[in-house]
Amino acid sequence: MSIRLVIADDQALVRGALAALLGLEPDIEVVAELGDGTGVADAVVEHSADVAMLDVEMPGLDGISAAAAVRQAAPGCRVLMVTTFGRPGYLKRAMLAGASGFVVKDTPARQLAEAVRRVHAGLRVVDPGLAAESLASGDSPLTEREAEVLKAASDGGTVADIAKAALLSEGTVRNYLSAAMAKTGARTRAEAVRLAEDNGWLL
Amino acid sequence: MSIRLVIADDQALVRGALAALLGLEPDIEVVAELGDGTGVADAVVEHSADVAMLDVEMPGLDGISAAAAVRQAAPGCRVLMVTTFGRPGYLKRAMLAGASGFVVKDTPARQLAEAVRRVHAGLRVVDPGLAAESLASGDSPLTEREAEVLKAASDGGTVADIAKAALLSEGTVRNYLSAAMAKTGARTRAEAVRLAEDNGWLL
DNA sequence: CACGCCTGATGACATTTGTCATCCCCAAAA
DNA sequence: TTTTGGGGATGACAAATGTCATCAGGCGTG
Repeated sequence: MSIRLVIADDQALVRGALAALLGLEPDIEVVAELGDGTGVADAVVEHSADVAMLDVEMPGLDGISAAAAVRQAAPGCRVLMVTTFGRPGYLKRAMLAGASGFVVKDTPARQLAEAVRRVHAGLRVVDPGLAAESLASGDSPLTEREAEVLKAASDGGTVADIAKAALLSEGTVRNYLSAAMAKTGARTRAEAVRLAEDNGWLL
Repeated sequence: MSIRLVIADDQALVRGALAALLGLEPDIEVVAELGDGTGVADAVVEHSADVAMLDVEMPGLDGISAAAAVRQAAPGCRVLMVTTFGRPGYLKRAMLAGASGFVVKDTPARQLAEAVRRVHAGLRVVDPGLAAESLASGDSPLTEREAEVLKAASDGGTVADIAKAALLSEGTVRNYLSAAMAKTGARTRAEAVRLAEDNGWLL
């Protein structure tokens, strides 16, 4: 009996190509393709899928949240995350959300089918390099609000904009930004944003 | 006789998947897969390819430069750009570099093979939505130095850092940044960076 | 309970940015 | 040839940003 697979990726070209690639495998059957995370859990239930392959970066519901939704709706379905960016923070978050595997998009293509089989067999599949990075960079040093403020700052607005968006005093915003900069070792707000983004501490 | 295709994309998963997808077409033969732009022109010559499919964002030599290299080394080989981000500025730059087509990665998969055939036939293939955006946003309002300084500012350094990187006076850097902000309509340096990046005015 | 830590805020202060006027040199266009 | 526009720079000034001390309430933990 073949592995029933659901694929969710916002880039149609990539999604279709992955489906084509994996559809070639005799023991894998692609039963659904989605362009965002909102319908993934439903699709998994409807097609009684064995494995869900999810991109982390998606419009609507992001991959991490989608993974949690799948686990809740169909505990028997394994989740394999596939991501463009090897943000160390994403890995831990995905695992906490119940994912069984985490691979980046520049792993060799032929390993992908194998990864699907492994998660289906109940094993965990984690990109080794990324795992090392994840351990090295450790958890986010930022508190919830610090991350929230930094995220609000990530589109380049002024302190006033951020304060309005976060419903905080301007002074408080500057304090949080200052704390975030100190913790990340950045000398500039923009640098702090970049560092936090690269580490997957925002979202 | 089948179309001889070279694929270059830095994400191995995507690259392999695209190769698998296009390899299924009876009239297309994938003769080479590359992970960066540096060897593309050589590969095209070596395999006497008819079409080169290039990602814009690649380590080493970027897709635009690679396109120019291909056109120079093998004028008979058409270039089809495939990009993740629909930056309007990229389109024009790619066309100027000699590309025959430009599609974004969230176009339906089945249109891809058709796009390959069209550029092979000498036609131009351009994502319609992106073409409209490109016309709407127009050319970059930034001068060469302004763009250069803005790019140097894009990793969040201080004015002193940028000045050092660009071999300019700090005052001059501030002038250029000010000009860039005025031209882009941004109220912050970071906002100007974001706008310019989104429009493909940097690189 | 006292301690530490997060949230939230205020005010003062030094530094950095952003703005503007003004200057020079040079090249291309009118 | 005069004008226009970019490259490069200086100095002055206003506004924004980053830093720090300090305060207060709340929440969990030893």
